[in-house]
Amino acid sequence: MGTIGRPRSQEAHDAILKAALRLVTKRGFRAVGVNEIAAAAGVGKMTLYRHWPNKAALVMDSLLVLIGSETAFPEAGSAIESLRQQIDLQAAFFRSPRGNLIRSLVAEAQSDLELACAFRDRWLNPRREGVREILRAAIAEGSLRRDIDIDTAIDLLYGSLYYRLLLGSDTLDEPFVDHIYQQFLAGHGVLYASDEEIRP
Amino acid sequence: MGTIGRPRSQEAHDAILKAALRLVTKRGFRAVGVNEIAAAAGVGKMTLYRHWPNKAALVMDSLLVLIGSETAFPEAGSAIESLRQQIDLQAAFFRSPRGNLIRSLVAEAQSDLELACAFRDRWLNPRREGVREILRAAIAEGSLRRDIDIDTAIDLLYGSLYYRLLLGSDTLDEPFVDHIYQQFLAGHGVLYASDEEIRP
Amino acid sequence: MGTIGRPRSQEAHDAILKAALRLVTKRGFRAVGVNEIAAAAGVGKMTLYRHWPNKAALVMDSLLVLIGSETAFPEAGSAIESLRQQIDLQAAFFRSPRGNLIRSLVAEAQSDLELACAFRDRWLNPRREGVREILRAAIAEGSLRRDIDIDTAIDLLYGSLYYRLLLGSDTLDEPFVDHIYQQFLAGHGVLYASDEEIRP
Amino acid sequence: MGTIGRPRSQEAHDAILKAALRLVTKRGFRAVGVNEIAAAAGVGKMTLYRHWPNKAALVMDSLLVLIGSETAFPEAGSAIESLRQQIDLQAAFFRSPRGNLIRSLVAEAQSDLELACAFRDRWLNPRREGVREILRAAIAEGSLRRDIDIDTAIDLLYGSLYYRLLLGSDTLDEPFVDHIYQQFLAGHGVLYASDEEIRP
DNA sequence: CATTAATCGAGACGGTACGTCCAGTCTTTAA
DNA sequence: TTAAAGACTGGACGTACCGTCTCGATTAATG
Repeated sequence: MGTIGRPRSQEAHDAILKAALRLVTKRGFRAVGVNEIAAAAGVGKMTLYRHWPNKAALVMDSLLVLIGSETAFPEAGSAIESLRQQIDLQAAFFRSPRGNLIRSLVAEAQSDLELACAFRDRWLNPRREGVREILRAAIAEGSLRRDIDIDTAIDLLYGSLYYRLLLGSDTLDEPFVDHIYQQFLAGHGVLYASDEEIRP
Repeated sequence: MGTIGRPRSQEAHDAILKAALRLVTKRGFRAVGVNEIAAAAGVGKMTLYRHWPNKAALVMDSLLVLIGSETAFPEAGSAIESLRQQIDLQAAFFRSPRGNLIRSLVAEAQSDLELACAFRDRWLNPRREGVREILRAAIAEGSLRRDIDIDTAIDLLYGSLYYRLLLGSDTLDEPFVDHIYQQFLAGHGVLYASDEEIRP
Repeated sequence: MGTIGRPRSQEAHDAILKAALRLVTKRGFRAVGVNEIAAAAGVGKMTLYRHWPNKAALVMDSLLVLIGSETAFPEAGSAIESLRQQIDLQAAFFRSPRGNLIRSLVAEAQSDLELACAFRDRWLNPRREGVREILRAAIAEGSLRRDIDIDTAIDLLYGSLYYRLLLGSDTLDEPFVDHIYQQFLAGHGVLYASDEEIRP
Repeated sequence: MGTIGRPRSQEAHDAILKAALRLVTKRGFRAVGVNEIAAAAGVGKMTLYRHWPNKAALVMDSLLVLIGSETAFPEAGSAIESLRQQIDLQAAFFRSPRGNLIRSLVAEAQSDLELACAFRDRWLNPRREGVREILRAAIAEGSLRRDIDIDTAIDLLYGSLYYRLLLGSDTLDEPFVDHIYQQFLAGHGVLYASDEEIRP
């Protein structure tokens, strides 16, 4: 056992991740070849395949390592406000070039079971867990009803974001996010009764 | 001008559609080759490409022609009940083998602009229009609030269905659908005020 | 049954053979890649592999088809003269750029059993058979002794040619051929007794 | 300058040579990788490349160092008898597993100029020199004609051996060697006149 | 005895060729 | 003219190997 032999090159690892991220973000998963990624990283193809078993795993990693923190959870005054900011952040992320990366990975995951599991375990679930805590806090602070099913609530919130990312007509804009948020509040908030007459 | 020469075979057309539907439904878009579809249909590849411009268009057509009517809109006593039945129907459709077809097409659409347009125009929008009418009727009959934004409402309802189809852990089950429906009602229904448990 | 489907393209076939012959002749078997051959022939790589199972088989064929006739057997006045001309012809062939091709194939055959068989069956043996007939005629006409073993005689004649081709110092020249011939005659000819210098 | 630092390991050197000889002899040059040789020798690949510049040089060395003496020249009563024994010895060597080694090296030398030179200078020429001396002695003792060209004679003798090694159908047997010898004697011996009537 | 510097085993690295695969197009003969 | 059969171009994929490079550990001769 132990660490015998030449260690893996962290520079090569990072260069590959960066090249993959840049190329796939710009042109899409299918349009970018492994040779191209290796060449852009200044790396032999075998090095790439020594670090990742296939293109999908590499791009998945490039998402996690390089931009995993871009969707970090903001700290706001109240939990319900944190929720709103988090949705905004997610929408902005989807609107950004990174959205292409997510689209590519979700698409590829449909025919790659391993990638599907990785995407769920390493991308979706951590973020869902973050949202789960926010929702629990929002309930605790009295902003949301106590009887809501948190996972289903998350599906309602984020499902529509993914839906528009994947199938929408390029309209993941601010007003849409606002609608989602307002209607979510209307459905789950404790103060919705006062909103009944917003459009008299 | 006239129709000289051997006429196109309607049987071939149908056989191709059926073979494509069957194979892609069972094994997925990427795992099925065009040769295989043509062979299964007892047809030459050129015949296939004379009827459709590419594999995606063929599979898209197989979805529309052969099972487009499986998600027809049911007639229930009330509009709000029709909505519920429609969601159920859609969920059952996604759970069925046909769900694989939808997943494949959504995935492929991420790297095929033409397919993306076709999927929206010919699959999504007709169904959204049907739901739109149901929602309008539900508003008219007093089941839903009058101030809701219908398109956003649809995104909330169906977005989470697609989200679970594409990324969920095989849990598009009845209770989930029920949750969606109940929470949608809570958010958009006119009767939510009667829920006496909102303040403990 | 019969000849259904698009027939193999003879033009592609020939273009590949010509490109392979030209490139391998000039630069050697190992130094030329399959991609390069295909590109030089203006052909997809799959076409190449549809016509031949691997690079070795292709180059073997290029030898046989394109230059198989370059070592045709000349007609001379006498059989013994034909033999001399045939050796000259073979040596000239080895000296020419074609010699590289032979060297490449013999080399490759050492680690490719299939190629080795093909080279023997399709290149060596036909030529040996031609020489065999010449030798028989030479015996019949009284130019060679009747007790010689023809196959061994061929090995003596041609073995040294191949030896110099493969391992010699670029000296497959005319005087060498002459030496081979003279010594062969000395060993196998009926007129050797007239050499009065054998005893000083 | 001094010899500071850890000295090279003679054991590693020998182990590599032995492993290379064994593996290449059994399976052929191309079929054996450098990694495999290093692993079989219980040695790092870098050690191997510190002792030899490339695989070919290593295998060449393994031939010379380990079995260079197997083709040593026997001492017989007469020079002509020594010649006969030497040919026998060479044929037996070619028939043995060592023949594969020679075949591999000759093959590789066709695309490796450096190896070709090394093989000629370090393997062929020393042995040719030995035979040259034997031939000179045979001439001196009156067993061979004095007008023969020694180098061409060697080509005739050994060329056919190499030819059968590389291209023959596994028939480097005793009778063949005998044929070579007899016909060589017939061509170059002083006593051939008495053989004219061997087949009346 | 401690220092020093080259070697050791192990294995990752860049580069390059191979042979497989598939989509969409083209070219035959038969109907 | 269309159909079935299947060959065609083009390009991506993942594997294999060579010869080089980089580790931490080892090992003699030097100081």
